[in-house]
Order: sequence, then structure tokens, then C-alpha cells
Amino acid sequence: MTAVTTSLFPALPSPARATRLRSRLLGWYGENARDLPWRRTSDAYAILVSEAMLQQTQVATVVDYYHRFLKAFPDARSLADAKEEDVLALWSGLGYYRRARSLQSAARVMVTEHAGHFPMDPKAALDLPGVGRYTAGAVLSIAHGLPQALVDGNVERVFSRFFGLDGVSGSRELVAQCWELAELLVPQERAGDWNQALMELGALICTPRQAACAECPLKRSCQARKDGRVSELPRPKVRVAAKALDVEMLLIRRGSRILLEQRADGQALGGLWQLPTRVIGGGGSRLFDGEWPHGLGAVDGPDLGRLRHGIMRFTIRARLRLGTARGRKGSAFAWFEAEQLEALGLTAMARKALAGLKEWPPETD
DNA sequence: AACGCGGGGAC
DNA sequence: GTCCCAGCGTT
Repeated sequence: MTAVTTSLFPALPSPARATRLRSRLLGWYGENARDLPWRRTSDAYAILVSEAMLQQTQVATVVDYYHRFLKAFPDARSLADAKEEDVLALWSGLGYYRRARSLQSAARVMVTEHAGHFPMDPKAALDLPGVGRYTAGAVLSIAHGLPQALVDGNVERVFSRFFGLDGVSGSRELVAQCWELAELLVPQERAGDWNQALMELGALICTPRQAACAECPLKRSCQARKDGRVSELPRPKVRVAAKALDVEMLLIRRGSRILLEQRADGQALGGLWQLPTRVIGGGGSRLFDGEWPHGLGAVDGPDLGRLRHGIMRFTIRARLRLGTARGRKGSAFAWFEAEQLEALGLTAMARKALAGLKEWPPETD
């Protein structure tokens, strides 16, 4: 009987190899780092804002939101004191709105428990709402230089390829291996640069498709490249196909205002404002009802516009119709002037529909 | 240990 | 169309 002992890592790096790896990647980062707004500050609060926005959201999307948000809420105290609706308005269109609420909650904890600052203790950082292992490591290493590791989608991809880890993207096993490697490799000095260098390599060179291996500073020691498996690692996760959904939205005018509906807390997009919407085909979705709210209805006539919108596991085809409202509506409904819409927490679909209008249609209500 | 949660960019 | 993005909290 042969005892088979499998090393957790096909190529666990020796201390000497780890040193060379750090040196190469940090050198490359020094030459190639993008000039991103959150790299111009060492304010832990500002970096927390950027990290919250960057969760599952691409850099290019975040930049403008980051500037607007910090202008409105320059420190934890101002965010803690803000109205939630104003926070949501600045998050409108970014998605994953729980991030915005958690960020404000975290700011309130920072004010009450930590004198308005992001805590220096990793354990305390993890107690902040919306701050998990990744975000705690990111803020502490980038803002304060603490030797805290992090693993995000970029790091997972870089490690999977560089060390030849054959796992499914996002799987428990692969993520655990990556965290162990990240802890092993994070340097005592320049930990923030090291972490950002790993992510930058994943974003610019070691990309999900068509990796630019020729330009990679680590190409000489990359296991996947040796094996010709760069395009195979990490293995993609199985995904559920999006389902089609057909809906109608109502544009209801009264005077110079239009009627919007606030989605209920506890449902998807809770608290955000939308145009009254009903499903007309494709089956139930938990996103919209099949009937107009009581007293609301569509006016016969040509569509005011059409749009497509992807959300969660649905591909929505929406038509915008002129509508009318009879009787008094509940508290979920409110009339808004055009100038108010920009400062409102609209759903992205509502934003698209209103942006697509060349001019407001005639009043019929 | 899986799943729900938005929206958009890149291909 | 598909894939996936500087993840987290809940079940």
C-alpha cells in the first residue's frame, strides 16, 4: 500500500522564489500602475468608499461615482449624518444597493466606536457592516500599509494560472488555496502596493480572456504558461441562463410632474424609485406584479419608447406607455418634477426610460 | 457551502 | 449573445 501525500499546492513557493516574485511584480507595478483616483489618497475612509463601490463593479464604472460620493460625503461623519435616500441617490445605477446602506452603517459605527476612523485592528474592521475579509485587507494594507492579504477575482485568476491551481472559479477549494498563498506571499513592507499589483496584473495582463502573456513580468515562471493552459484556468463556473421578461412601464403626467413608485423594502431594489411597471409576458419574476397598481392604467396609443435591461437572471424587454392615475395613491407613490429626478434613487431601468425620452409627452391625466 | 444581490463593459 | 467584474451576508 502506497501512502499518497498530495501537497496542497503543486508549486508551493520557496522563500527565495517568493522574494523574486515580489520584486518582479512590484517593479512592474511601479512602471505600469494606472493613475486611479483612490490611489491619490491614503485616507482609509476614501479607500473604503472605493472598495465598496468596486465590489463586483468595474473600475471604469466606479470613477465618476467615487468623485460624486466623496464630494457629497467627504468623511465618515458626513456620511453617518446623511439621509439614506441621499446616499441611495448617489448610488443609483451602480447596483448592489445593500453596499450603499452597509457603507453608511459602517460610517456610523466608525463614528460611534472609532472616533470617526476606520479601525486599525483587522478584527474590528471585519465587524463593520459590508466589510468582509477582502475589504478589510484592502483598506488596511492600502491605507495603512499593514501586511494584510487579500483575494479578489483578479488574485484568484493570477494565482490559479501562476501556480497551476486547477479549480473552478469561485469554488471553496480554489478560494481557500488562494488565501493561503496570499497570506504566505504578502510582504511586511509595501503590502498595499503588493496587493494592488496583483490586482493590476489581473486587470491589465492576466485577463479572463486573451491574456497578454508576452507582456507579463511573471511569464518566465508561470505554471499555466509552461503547460499551455492559460486560457483554461481557472475553470469557469456553471451559470444559469437569463430568462426573458416582457414588461410595460407607465409615464403618468400631472401638470409638470410625473408619478413614480417606490419599491418596498425587503424586495429586490427595495427603496428605489421606478416607473409603474407590470409584467405582460415571460412569467413571474418576483420583480414586478402582473397587474397595474389600483387606479393606474395605460392610454391607448403608440409606445413612447422601448428598451432592454438586464437585471439578475432576467433580460427585460420594456415598452414605455402613456398612463393615467385615478384616485389617491398610497405612500409608495409620489409626484416628482423633472429637476428632482437626478437627485433621486432611481432604478437603472427607470433612469434609462426617462433618459430615452426626447421630450415629455402631452399631459393626459 | 450555496445562493441572492445590479448593472455594465468587453468580446 | 456570453462572461465576469477590487464581495458580502444570509440560509
